[in-house]
Amino acid sequence: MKRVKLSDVAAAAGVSSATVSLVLSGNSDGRVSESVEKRVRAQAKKLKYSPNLVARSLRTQKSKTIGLISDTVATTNFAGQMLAGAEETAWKRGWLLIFVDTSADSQNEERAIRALLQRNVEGFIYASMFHRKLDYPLQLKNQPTIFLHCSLNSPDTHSSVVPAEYASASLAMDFLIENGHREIGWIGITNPTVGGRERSRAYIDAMKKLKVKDYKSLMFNTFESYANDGYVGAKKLLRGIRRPTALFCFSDRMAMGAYRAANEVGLRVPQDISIMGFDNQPHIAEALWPPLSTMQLPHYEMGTWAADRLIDELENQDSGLILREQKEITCKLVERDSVAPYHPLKR
Amino acid sequence: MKRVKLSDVAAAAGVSSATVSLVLSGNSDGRVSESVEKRVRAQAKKLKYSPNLVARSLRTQKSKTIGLISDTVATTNFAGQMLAGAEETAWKRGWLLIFVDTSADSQNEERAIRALLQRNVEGFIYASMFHRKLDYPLQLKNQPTIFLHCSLNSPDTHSSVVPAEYASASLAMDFLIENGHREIGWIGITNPTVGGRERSRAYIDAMKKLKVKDYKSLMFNTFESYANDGYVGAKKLLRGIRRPTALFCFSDRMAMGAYRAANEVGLRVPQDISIMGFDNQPHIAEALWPPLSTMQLPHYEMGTWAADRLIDELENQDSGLILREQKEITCKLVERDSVAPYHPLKR
DNA sequence: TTTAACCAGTTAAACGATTAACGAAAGGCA
DNA sequence: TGCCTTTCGTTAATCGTTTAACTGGTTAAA
Repeated sequence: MKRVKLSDVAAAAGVSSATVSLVLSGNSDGRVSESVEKRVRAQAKKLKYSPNLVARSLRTQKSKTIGLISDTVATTNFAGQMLAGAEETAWKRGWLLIFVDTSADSQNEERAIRALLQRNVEGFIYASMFHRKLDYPLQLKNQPTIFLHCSLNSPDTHSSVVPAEYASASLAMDFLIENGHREIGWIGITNPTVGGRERSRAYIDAMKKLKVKDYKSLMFNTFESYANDGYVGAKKLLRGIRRPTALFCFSDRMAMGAYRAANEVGLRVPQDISIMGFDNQPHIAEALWPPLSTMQLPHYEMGTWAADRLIDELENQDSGLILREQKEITCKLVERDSVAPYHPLKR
Repeated sequence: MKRVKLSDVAAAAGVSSATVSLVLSGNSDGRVSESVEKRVRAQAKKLKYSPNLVARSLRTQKSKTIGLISDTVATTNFAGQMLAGAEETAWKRGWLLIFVDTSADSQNEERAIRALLQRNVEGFIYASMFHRKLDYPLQLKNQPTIFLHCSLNSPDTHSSVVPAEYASASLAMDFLIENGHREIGWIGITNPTVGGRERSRAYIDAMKKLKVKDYKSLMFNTFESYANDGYVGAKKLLRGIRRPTALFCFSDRMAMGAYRAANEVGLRVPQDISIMGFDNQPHIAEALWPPLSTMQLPHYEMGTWAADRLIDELENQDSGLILREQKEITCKLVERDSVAPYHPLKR
């Protein structure tokens, strides 16, 4: 059951293996007669020939393979969509994607990059579990690389793609405002991540623009963003003297906690209190009752963008023109049932 | 910036590249003098030589690479842990894992297997998103393969690993029973999956053993297992004339719905009604209030087992002894706060 | 004295493709 | 007829390793 190789096809067709190679790789210009070409193709098909990419790769110094190295995206739940997006588009474009998860260990990262390089990968996607800025990983020097869900502190040399945190959070605020809300509460995190910072900035800017006085008393921040943190925050806000008519939560998990707080305080979502989440975390956002209106993080799209851009770069390497871009993708609003128009009369 | 190769090291050390190969691959038995060996190693280190695995692979016909092909595990959330487990153990043992997601399309699957074979992968892990039985994929004929989260209809020729559904569900029932519950409700699915069938069988057997009369009136099944299905089921059961003291739910998502039903009916979890889940779905089980007691699906462990077993098989191929095994891994009970002892007096 | 074994490496043939350079036959043209 | 192109393929080198077979000198065994 040996694999059939070029020379087997050549023997079967009664030509040299060079000819077979020429035909099958489509470089037969006017170099091979039609009859021979037909014979070769027929035999290749009959023998079910499929090229040995290892040999081809050795000869051509190309591998049609890209490496994705990640701190811990594979393990983490919904960020896995980035992986899926990258893998699928690579696959669709005839490339293979190999990923290795470094568990956020820098020694591991070094090994991982070396292992991929040893396999002649042509470029890298460097993916981060959470949105952050980082310094250039030295191992990747001179390697075509796209940064996914993270960006470089000095970004001139490479492309990157991240969620448009500020713009997306602004969209969410717009949605609440269009629904008539003015007294909007914020439940967020102090943990200094790009997401935490930018989303809260969008909240603040919107409130300023609305000229809501002393909006700071409508804000609540904890360090982490678990359900319980959201519960604590919402409870405080909903019980306070100044009760907001809507809550904008940094994450769906916090929103989940806010639901519980509302329930305990005796407020119905969305009749008495509107709640807006962020992330569109699968199995949470749609499973809550009422289903949560939230912003869909563009994990999948970022993954496809990164793969597309990297492959573009690799396929046009010779042409010289490689454009760098710091791409931001805006989250889509997913409207469900947790936000209702605010009617002053009802209060 | 060309990669340094064997012959560069050889030139630097003043020997032939064969010698370098011998030394570096540890086959220098008594064939190379100590002084030369030292010189070679020193030069290799100095030049940062690392072997070109593509070339090696071509020559040795080995690739130290395994392929994982999956219907759609990468995309799906928590089953991604299987991938993580497989990838990590492969990596730890010096192997690389390449995965490709076929999106449950059989044509894609064929292409995927071919693509991996073209890259000389030495074996396969065939992973399924949900626990099921399947027929042998023809493409994988003669390929060392482990089936992950699925098993073959005729299993003699290959190893597989799945969760021990029946045993695990029995454990969950034992836990409820130890807590004094007898009137236990079941919320499950009719959808004929291995999990659905086996878990409900465990429930029934436990109820029979307890001699609970007419336990069928405590069972509720829907086709799907979303939160809302759990809600509908729990509502019916909790409102019925025969109200169970505990609910065993097929999935955490159904349990999530059961929480809502309990809340609406005015029952507190766990004081008035105990709820037991299944899956330990991340971000749900621990985020619910009270945190949900449930069974931890062994996704990660199954992934490691599959990779370990496959690599064992590949590394001992010549030795002839390959043992097939149909492995079942029991879920761990994750005790949180949704199950309380039943006190007859309180009722 | 012959033969065999050992030492410390080297040579050269693979592995399975790609591709630049070559060549034989046929056709075109003066 | 002689010379030049085309046409249609073939030869052979190459990618970077591994490894069986060899080498030429020394030493031990028969």
